[in-house]
Amino acid sequence: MAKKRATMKDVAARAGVGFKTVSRVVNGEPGVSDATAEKVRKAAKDLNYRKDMTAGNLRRTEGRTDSIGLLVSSVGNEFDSRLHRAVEDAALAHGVSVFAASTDEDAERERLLALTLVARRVDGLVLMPSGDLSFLQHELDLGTPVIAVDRPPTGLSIDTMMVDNDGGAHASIAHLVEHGHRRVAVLTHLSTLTTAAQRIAGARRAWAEAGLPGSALQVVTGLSSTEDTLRAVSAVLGSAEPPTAIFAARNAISVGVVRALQSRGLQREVAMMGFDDFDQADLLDPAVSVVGQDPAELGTLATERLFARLEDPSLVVEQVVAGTELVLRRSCGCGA
Amino acid sequence: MAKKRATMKDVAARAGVGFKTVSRVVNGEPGVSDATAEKVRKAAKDLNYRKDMTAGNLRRTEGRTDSIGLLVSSVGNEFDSRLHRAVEDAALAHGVSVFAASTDEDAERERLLALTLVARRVDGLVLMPSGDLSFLQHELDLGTPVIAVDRPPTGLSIDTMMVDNDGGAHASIAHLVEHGHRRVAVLTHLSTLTTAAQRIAGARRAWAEAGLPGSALQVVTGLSSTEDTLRAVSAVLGSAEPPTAIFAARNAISVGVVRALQSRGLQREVAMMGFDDFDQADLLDPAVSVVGQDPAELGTLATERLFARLEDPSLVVEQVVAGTELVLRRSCGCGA
DNA sequence: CTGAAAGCGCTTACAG
DNA sequence: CTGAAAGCGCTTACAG
Repeated sequence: MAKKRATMKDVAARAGVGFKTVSRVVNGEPGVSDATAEKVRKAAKDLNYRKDMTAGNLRRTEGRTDSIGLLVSSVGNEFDSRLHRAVEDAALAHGVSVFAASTDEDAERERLLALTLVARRVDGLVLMPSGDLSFLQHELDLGTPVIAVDRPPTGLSIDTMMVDNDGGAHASIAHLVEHGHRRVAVLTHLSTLTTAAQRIAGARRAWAEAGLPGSALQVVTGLSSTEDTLRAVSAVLGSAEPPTAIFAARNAISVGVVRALQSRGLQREVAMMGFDDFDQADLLDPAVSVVGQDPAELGTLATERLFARLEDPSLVVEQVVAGTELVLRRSCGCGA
Repeated sequence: MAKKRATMKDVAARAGVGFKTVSRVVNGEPGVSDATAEKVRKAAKDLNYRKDMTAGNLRRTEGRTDSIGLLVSSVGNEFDSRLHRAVEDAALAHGVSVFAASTDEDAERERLLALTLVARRVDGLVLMPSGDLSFLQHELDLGTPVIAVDRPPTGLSIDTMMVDNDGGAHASIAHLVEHGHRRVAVLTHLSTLTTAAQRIAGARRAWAEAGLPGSALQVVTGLSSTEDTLRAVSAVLGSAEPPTAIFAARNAISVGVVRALQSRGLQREVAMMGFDDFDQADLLDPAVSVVGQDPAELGTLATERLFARLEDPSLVVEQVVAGTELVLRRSCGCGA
């Protein structure tokens, strides 16, 4: 049962060659006669030899492990898991495997996970920052690329791939204003997260540009659960001057708003738009209009940047802002 | 820039101790005086020392890497990503990291990915089987646990955690029959996948038990894209004796059916039920009834089984069949 | 074309 | 309480 795994030495002994020759055959290096190579391959097969990548990396000059780490809010999230898939594809194209883990937006957990990944000597890190990242400065100096996705990093000057949060929110609010809405509620998550702050800023900018009074744009922040969202919808709808449209700054909030509106039978009375598309948004009644962003694009860009930086560490730090797209369906009252 | 990473030797030199002492302090082993330990910790901090887990594993007797591999259809799928999150949580509780990858239901890709994981010496594997797994027999013999989730394995006798596909489909069809449906269409994915086969079997069993003629239960298999589903719905609805209810054997098919029905304005005329719940199913109009299963439960069970087997390799192979739950909403015509 | 030696950064097994 | 030696399974750098 608990036999030992065959090593190159075992294969060499069985094939009657030196074990360096086995190394050559296993790695497809030149300089081995066909006959010898064949003997080695047979021996390897007989013994079910499986090369130990981790042992090889140790001595190798650049010390690559051909693995990278990915840290997102939660690998179970719709947005994050799509981004994950894109990262996997980009990594696989380089023969690299990915360790994925969830920070739950918790800075301390993020730190622990990142440090574990470093202890595993991943070749690089792609992360959706939750807390201060200065503890990674040393790894950066040592040449381990760290790339931020979806949110700007704090405490570290690194490549960042994010979406135009300000622009997307701006376009969305401008669209609502254009269609006659003069009282709008903006429902967001924790405003300490940059995505929320930028979306609020974009919304306010569009509002101001339209020359509308700031007081008519109600901004509610800090919504983290569905219950929070339901309560917030109750509150804004129950206010003296209720909004005629709601802008949900995030996926989960959009879904909460739909639920709240449906339970009041107001889904056709109150307009809504959300930031980030979500599953079945187009099948709802009315279909929900959103600011579309592409998590896969962010994942691909980030991972490719990671490999580019591995090739050339002197690359200048860049920030890529991917565009958003207004996906107009029915919920904003203007038809698709 | 490309300085070298500090090793235990470097730390030892700076602290003026032997490097075995550094090893003791770093690993929290006893037998080091407080004063010495403090010196070592300071030196480690000064040098930004990060232990190399991969090097340690090499010499370690049991040779654990504290990593496991997870292979699912796609880490970007709703079902798979939820399962992934549960696996991560269970693994993290053991201080273990997870390599996740997507097979795309492709046997050859699955084989390559699994072998890479073995080359990385993961402590175990959790996978949603797509092809024959006999190539892993040797690893199994060597004591690397392999656990199947969601689908029974082929070519390997291993622990399997799956859902009661037959029972769930049976309950669903029985429910439709009970509510008066006498012509039903069953729309499924590739019937070579056991989940499809089992769901078809359960549906047929319920149908037969109700004493209904087999010809009134139309079974369409092999649907793999949304287009396939739309076409299939067209076909069954256009047949001489169209069904009054549709049973969608899988997530993606349910969504396709909803789309097809909505585009015809038939969502209230034709009843439907799906296997596996999906996001926003309860917010659709009408809300979609489903056979609910819990991917997180499967992930948790599988991962815990993996660790149990690591502790005790002599455990007898078991198959766990998790129950399903009928989530009755509006689409089956019977109200919630 | 082939192989013996040294070394990667640790842990194990011993010796003081 | 502390450290020197050997070894994990490979790759590197040489020598034949």
